[in-house]
Amino acid sequence: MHYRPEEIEAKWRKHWNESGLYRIQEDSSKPKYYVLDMFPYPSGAGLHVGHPLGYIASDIFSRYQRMKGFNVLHPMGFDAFGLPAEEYAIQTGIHPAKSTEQNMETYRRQLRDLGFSFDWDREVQTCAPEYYKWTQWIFTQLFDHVYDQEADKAVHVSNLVAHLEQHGTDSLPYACEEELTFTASEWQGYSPKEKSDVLMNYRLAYRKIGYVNWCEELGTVLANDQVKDGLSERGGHPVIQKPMTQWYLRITAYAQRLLDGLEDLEWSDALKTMQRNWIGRSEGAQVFFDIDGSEEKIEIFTTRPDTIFGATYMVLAPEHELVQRLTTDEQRASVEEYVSKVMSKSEIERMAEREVSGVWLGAYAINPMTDERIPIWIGEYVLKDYGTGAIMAVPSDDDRDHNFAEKFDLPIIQVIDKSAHPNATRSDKVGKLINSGFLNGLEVKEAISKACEVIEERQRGKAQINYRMRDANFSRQRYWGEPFPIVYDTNGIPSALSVEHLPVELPATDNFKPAKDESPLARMQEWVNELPGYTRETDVMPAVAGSSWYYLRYMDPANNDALASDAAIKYWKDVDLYVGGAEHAVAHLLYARFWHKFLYDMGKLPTQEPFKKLINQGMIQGVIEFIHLDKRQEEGMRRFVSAELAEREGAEHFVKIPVHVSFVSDYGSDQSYLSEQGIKEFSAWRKEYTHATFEGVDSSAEMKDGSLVAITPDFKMTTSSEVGKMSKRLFNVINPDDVISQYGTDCFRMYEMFLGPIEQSKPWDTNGIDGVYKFLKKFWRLFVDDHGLIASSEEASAEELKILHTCIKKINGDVEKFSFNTCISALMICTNSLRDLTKLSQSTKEDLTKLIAPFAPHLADELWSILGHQSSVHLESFPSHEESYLTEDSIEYPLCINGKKRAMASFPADMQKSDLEKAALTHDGLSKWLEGSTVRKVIVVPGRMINIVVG
RNA sequence: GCCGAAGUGGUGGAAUUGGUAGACACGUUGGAUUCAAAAUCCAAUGCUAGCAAUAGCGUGAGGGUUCGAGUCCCUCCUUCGGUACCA
Repeated sequence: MHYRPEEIEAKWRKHWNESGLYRIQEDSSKPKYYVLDMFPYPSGAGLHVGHPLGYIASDIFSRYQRMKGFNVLHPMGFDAFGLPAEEYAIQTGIHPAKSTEQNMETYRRQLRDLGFSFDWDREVQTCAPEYYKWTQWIFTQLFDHVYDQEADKAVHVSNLVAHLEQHGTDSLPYACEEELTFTASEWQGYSPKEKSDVLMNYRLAYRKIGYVNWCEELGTVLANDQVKDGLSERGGHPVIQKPMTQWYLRITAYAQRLLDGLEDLEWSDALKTMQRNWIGRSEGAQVFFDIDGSEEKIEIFTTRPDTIFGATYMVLAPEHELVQRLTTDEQRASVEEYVSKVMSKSEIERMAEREVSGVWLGAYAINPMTDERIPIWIGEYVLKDYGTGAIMAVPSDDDRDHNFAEKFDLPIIQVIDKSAHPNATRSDKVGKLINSGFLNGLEVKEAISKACEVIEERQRGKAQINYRMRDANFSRQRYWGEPFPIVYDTNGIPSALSVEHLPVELPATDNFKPAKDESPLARMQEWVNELPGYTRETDVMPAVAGSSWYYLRYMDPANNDALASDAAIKYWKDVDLYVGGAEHAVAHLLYARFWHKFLYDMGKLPTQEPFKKLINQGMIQGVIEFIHLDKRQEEGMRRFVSAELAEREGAEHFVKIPVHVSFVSDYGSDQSYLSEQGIKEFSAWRKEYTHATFEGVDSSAEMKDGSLVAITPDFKMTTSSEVGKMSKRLFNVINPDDVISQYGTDCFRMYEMFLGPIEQSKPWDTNGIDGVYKFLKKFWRLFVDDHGLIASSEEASAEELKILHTCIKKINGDVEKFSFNTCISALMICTNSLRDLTKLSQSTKEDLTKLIAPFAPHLADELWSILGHQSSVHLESFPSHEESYLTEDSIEYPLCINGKKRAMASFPADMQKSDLEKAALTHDGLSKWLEGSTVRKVIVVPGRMINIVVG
């Protein structure tokens, strides 16, 4: 009998499926354990080889925990709303619901083929109305709640209204966008619309103006991802930053709790640090600066109020609302030119810009401490959404301010004497204050609190805690997402729909193109005006909405009366182990924590944190191939050139367009290129480039209306290759199906684990998969030969037990550490050693089968049945090792001279330190190293090594 | 730019967390088996010098701490992830 994965794997999957082996119920007799995978976006390219890395790891752990006696919840579903399906619909006219359903079907099949122990009865899809009913419901609750900063929790908006009725804004404890001041009687006099606008300022889900990537040509908002070098990735049209009213979620109200909650989580320090830095708590001062000749004030936040005497100019973000009003006529032309230049850049480009740039508005502010007139500038290094969008610039103690002042010749006043700290850099918070009036002589720390005191005393501001994190833009002017459960009355007053009106289903359409200046839904007038007297919100929610709470839905996926029943939530509580990519480190993981805390505040959940333990799997990377499009030639004939030509003419003139790796010859190498066939495939694929020339170093081709009109012989246009994400958007997806059909699922699973630690990223490569396949065959042959099951010995030998239990010990330890690659090495070593023995006992064979069961589940169940069992090996308990089988009589010691190994010697395991020292000094192999030198010291680490220091 | 991570043979990686660097595999070379091939098995394999015993060098680069550094500290380089509308 040979090892035939294609036969046994299909058989066992069918069997598991029919017997419902992985179906799970709440069971109070067993401890619960919830293993969650980050669910996939069902892309059209199918599951790629990177997805399973985490899924295999979590499946191994789930199976292991089950065998350790836990009731394990291990579900899977789909993050099914998103941009790619919509883009695909725009290009092909195929409805996103249809393509998404097809893609999910493919994913389901592929996931089943991987032999995962998912309970498929619990599958969720974020695009299903039964699911997004509850996404919408959570949104209505966010809309109806405000954040009470004194109670430190979310409370119903009626509390705010009651407060305003009685006290106006006096000592109002609710988190808000803008500090408002009015009395109770003023509030009572407001119109319903005015009241609504005021409440909007406090709601956890609220509307305000935000900046979006606007592409006039395409008439739509683009994702950052779809913008390259200020041009749209599709078509290469200009993109600007445009203000638009958007829904936001007030995650900033939860900033401190999100920070504090990290303490007790079993997440990597790196991940916690990333979240802490993203939240970015800083203590400092809010300060108002007067403007010379104007009633307006500039509000700034600074962490260094001590340096205020050194503030010699101010910088506003170019999109700051005061810019228009403060600009003088002489400066207007250059200011406008600068603003429009900056608005064509993305935030990342602005932050990454090394060259210092800015323009003076012509206006002056007054330094509140020195009463000096200081010029007001705008500069791209100040971002609108960070802090207040304005800074006081202190060139003496801030690097970027310093560079700016040097470039524009602005005054620099030294305000801190750092002579006592010779190694301190410009921004270090050390030294004694100078040139700073009442602060002179104070240390920085004292000066900060003194400055805050005086600022407050003079009513120029106050001490303040600031967070770098911003509220989340929750609007998308798109089709394929959750509609908002919001309607507007004839006065434009928004209200949330109650749960009996949910879900608000996404209306059917066959036109997914953006409506000029509006969301695609705005075109569907019948739907918009469905409720008499009201119009519907036409934005949709972002993909992050559905993924912020899906882990709760798995607990009770079919519930139509609540997001999940109280009983299910009480039993499963939270996720014990969450496995997913590091690319979600801040966005998804912060939003989900935020929603979880909000639902906790509402009394819906018993825990404050959703994910107790988290492992980041590394990414299996792909090779991305780019071709170079000339930016200078935007109209008519597009011009593509080879990598060398782009380099020669200057890379800044070219946009790198990712191409499908299957079009590229010698893909992944330094010499990858598009051949004649390649450019034909390319232009058939990207219709917007059917009019184009393709230039290689000494060959060229021309395409008109998609057909080749001219080409030189041996055409070759080189592409540039990069290692990066495997993603449909980059057209470099490698699918696991082929690997599985060749080697089988068990082999694929083990190979992905064998590649290295799961948290490490590496490019996909099948070198070495043969080794794993050979191992499985060898393992199989420990049990079965040409005549069937090999006869077993009566009793296990001592050597057999030692080999087996060494492996059991290693695997138990390594699985707990999620070190699966070394588990597989241990199984290989164990198999190689056992092969040298003539006969194995039945109990050894059974233990081996259980050991490999989490890794190669099909193989294990086949061997288990060959060993004579009726039920599944996956219902057995995992073996634990017996220490007494492992004892050694002697230990091999390395003998070192000055830390270098010079000889080996075997000594009894129980030999004392002093005896080891003596034995080492008289060891034959060391005599030539000890001759003629004095022994200074001997270091003996029992069980480890012996080191002799000579001099 | 900022935040986080990773750099070890020809390749993927291992190293009890400061104690024998290169486990386990892939690849390569040689051999066995075979009419032949596949499959399987055995042996060698970090680099340099040497017939060999052996010696020197060696964990991205440079410096430091230590009896001893892949592991700890400092500076730098490269690659990857995130950077708020990919998911």
